[in-house]
Amino acid sequence: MTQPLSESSLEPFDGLRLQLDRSGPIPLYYQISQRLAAAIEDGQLPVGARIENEIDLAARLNVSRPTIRRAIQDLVDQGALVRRRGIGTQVVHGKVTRDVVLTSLHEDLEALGRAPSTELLTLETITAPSEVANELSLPLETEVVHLRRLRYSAGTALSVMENYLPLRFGELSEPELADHGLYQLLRAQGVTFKVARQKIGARTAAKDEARLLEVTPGSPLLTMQRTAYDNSGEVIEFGRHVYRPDLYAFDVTLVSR
Amino acid sequence: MTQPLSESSLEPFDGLRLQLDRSGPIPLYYQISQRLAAAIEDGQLPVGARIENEIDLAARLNVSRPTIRRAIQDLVDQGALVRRRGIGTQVVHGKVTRDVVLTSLHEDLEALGRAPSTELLTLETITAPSEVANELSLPLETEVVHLRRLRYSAGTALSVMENYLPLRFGELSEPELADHGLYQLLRAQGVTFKVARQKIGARTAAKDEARLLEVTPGSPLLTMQRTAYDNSGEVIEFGRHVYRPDLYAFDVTLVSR
DNA sequence: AAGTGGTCTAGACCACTCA
DNA sequence: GAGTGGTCTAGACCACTTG
Repeated sequence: MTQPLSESSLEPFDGLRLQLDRSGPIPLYYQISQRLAAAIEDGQLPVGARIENEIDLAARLNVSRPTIRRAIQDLVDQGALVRRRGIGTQVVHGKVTRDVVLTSLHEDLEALGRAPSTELLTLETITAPSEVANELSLPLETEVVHLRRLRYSAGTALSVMENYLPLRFGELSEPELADHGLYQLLRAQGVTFKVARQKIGARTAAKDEARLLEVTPGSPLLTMQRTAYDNSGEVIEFGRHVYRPDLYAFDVTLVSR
Repeated sequence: MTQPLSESSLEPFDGLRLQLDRSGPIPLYYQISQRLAAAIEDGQLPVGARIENEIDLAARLNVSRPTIRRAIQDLVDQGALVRRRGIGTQVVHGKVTRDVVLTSLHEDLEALGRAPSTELLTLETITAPSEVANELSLPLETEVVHLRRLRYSAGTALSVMENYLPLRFGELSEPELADHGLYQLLRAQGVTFKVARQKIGARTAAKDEARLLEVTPGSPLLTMQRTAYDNSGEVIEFGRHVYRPDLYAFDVTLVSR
């Protein structure tokens, strides 16, 4: 009995009685993976359940096998499914880690219904400090937009966020920044985020951080430093954020291939 | 001039004069992506360089286009390349984030040449605390292996690691644990890690942690909590680790699709 | 209009697992 | 031996970007 998952006499899932929209712009593989994800999340496909095999699934949905594979692969990459040759495809985890959409804190909180709000502490144009110029791949002495914000969740101060942007993204107004995440505003300007590199660490709170976050100086803070790139490889933003660790943590899903 | 990357009159890279091994077991797409990654990392393909288009590349290497696409996609997923329809494929970043191989701290340090060593503090079989049983998806009151280790890097204490495993993985000997990472030992037993969910946070050091890590009690620690699954969806391990934040941080690369 | 990546098809053969 | 996923082919048409 090395396969405890098969205890429950799981039969291949035959749901997915879906009609696909072949005329619209939404890729078939995406339509399929979305419905699979939904079935997993609402429990129709419990942990351990086996998915119908690729060939049959393809035949039943009238798509080719590569299309089905693409749909399944997306869920594998999100940590929801596991494939084993000779065995089949099973649900590993009931939660599908949503597309790592390069979410911002604002959007994360909004999704959780935590009523985010923002206080703008600083909005200025400065000469980039050398580390910042370096991270933004800009020449030394270049002017950049610098902003510092205090993010609240449900009325409690959660994070101090410091960001640096090339001037070309600098069309940010104060009222906008109070109501929307920085990433929302940039997307509205047509910026598309593609890649981000983050470094997550910890350190003690400086005096002003402690005051802003209502903790005692010297208490621990979670830190995140991020450089974000758009789809042409241009650097969009460099940020250094600190979080109250009792109110926030990073969830990361790793999948090996 | 919205494409500063094209300043350098970049011509499509025509390297990759490679002969593929079509007889061996290594997939063609993997051979191709490996060599592309190498070319990116040693600077033959600098940031901003454009890759030869998919069709030509396929013709030149005598493989089909889907095979080339698969190779390129792997590098896109690793944050090294960016594709744009109508434009082409460019290098965004000189570092290829190695397959998120579900690396362990031991392996990370080894790769950096930091001479990891481990002191085994505890190795015992206990009744799983309820949180642990829950994370391991085991019934309450189940026996599990519990270990607690102190990890050194280049002679300095870096991390206190506490792990819980189902008994079936319990064949761990003390001397082995001193010289190898836990993940190495489990792999040697035939365990293949597939998915892990981590939660990264921060908190203050407890008294014994402070003593072990040679920091003052109350100073900040970086924390990581992880549940790892194998390729059959079985839980392998649940761990709670703390790190000295002046010596360690987590690097995360996010890619949107 | 030409060039690029995005999607999709309808097959093929292989490697692995299990009964 | 039957069933499964893993790899690969040789095309097709489309959507988007640029000159």
